[in-house]
Amino acid sequence: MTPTPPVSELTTHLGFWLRMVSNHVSHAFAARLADKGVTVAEWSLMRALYDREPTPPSRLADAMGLTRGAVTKLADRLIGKALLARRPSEADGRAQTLALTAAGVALVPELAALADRNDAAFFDLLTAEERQTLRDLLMRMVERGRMTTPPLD
Amino acid sequence: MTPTPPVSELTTHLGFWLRMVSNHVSHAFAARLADKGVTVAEWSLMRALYDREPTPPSRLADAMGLTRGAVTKLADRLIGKALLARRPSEADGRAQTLALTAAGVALVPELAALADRNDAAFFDLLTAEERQTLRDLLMRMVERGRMTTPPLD
DNA sequence: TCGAGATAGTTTCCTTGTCAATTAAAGGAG
DNA sequence: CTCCTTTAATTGACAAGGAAACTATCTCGA
Repeated sequence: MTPTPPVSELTTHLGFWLRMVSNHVSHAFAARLADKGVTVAEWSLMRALYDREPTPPSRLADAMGLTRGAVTKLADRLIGKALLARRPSEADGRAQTLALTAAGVALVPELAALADRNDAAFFDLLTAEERQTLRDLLMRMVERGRMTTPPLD
Repeated sequence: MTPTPPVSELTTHLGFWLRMVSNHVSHAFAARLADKGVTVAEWSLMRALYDREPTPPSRLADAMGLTRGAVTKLADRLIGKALLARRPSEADGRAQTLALTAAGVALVPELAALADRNDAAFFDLLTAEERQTLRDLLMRMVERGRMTTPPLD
């Protein structure tokens, strides 16, 4: 009967708490978006395209940290909802471009308001000063760890 | 040609930065675990069962914030890898119990070491003081927002 | 004690992502 | 110019979780 070696608790890891809070925030946001018939990934793509020129899927994939296959399917879903349009590129016969439809453009501000409210609902749990500290710490980590996603522009 | 109404940048949301960092940490951890042939969810279940009595899937589902269906399938996968065993409960004819196999028990400390290293690799980007501040802020949010998962014991 | 309802797990279907294979079009070396 | 290689996007197979239907068992009230 060999005793089990000691193993550190999950709660000792900062990553554990980070994931717990992040998951709660994201999940709550997903629930709000669901009322509008949109998922978080769909919102993310729509926001990326808002007030931008038609953009090829490959650029969006890079910017969003998804594979091209994922963007293809995401785009298919949004096209099915008439929020997005796909058109062949004029310059390059292989390429496509994605752009929001008028309905898509119109929806983005609504969704953005939901995003604002969701963020507020959670981070109002902290004081203004605490929020600023949290923001600084997270941005410091992103910077020092080079956790960047290529920007669209 | 109506101009697009102003929409707040994603980067204004603390949730955005939280998710970015959390995703990086989790993804890097997943990559480390993959070398051992285990996923993050699998590790999570194994850790929950380590040095504990055989436990019913329902308790694990509650503790891990998963549905019972998800635990069933997770367990199936781990059983396929001979890291977990499922046995009918003696007390209740409906119930099952899950417990790590000897191989599973032996693997946990290895995986825990990976978890420790991964957490360190990321959060060493901060000073000890910054880490403590981050931990305090996250735990404060969990507390104030009641973002709890039922503990196993 | 027996029938109704609650409970434990599993299974099925759906969603959404990755990875690998595939198709089509560019682009460059000879 | 003609291959050969690279690049863009899509497609198909698979992974992993949620929701709800389903099965088996338990429990309690009359």
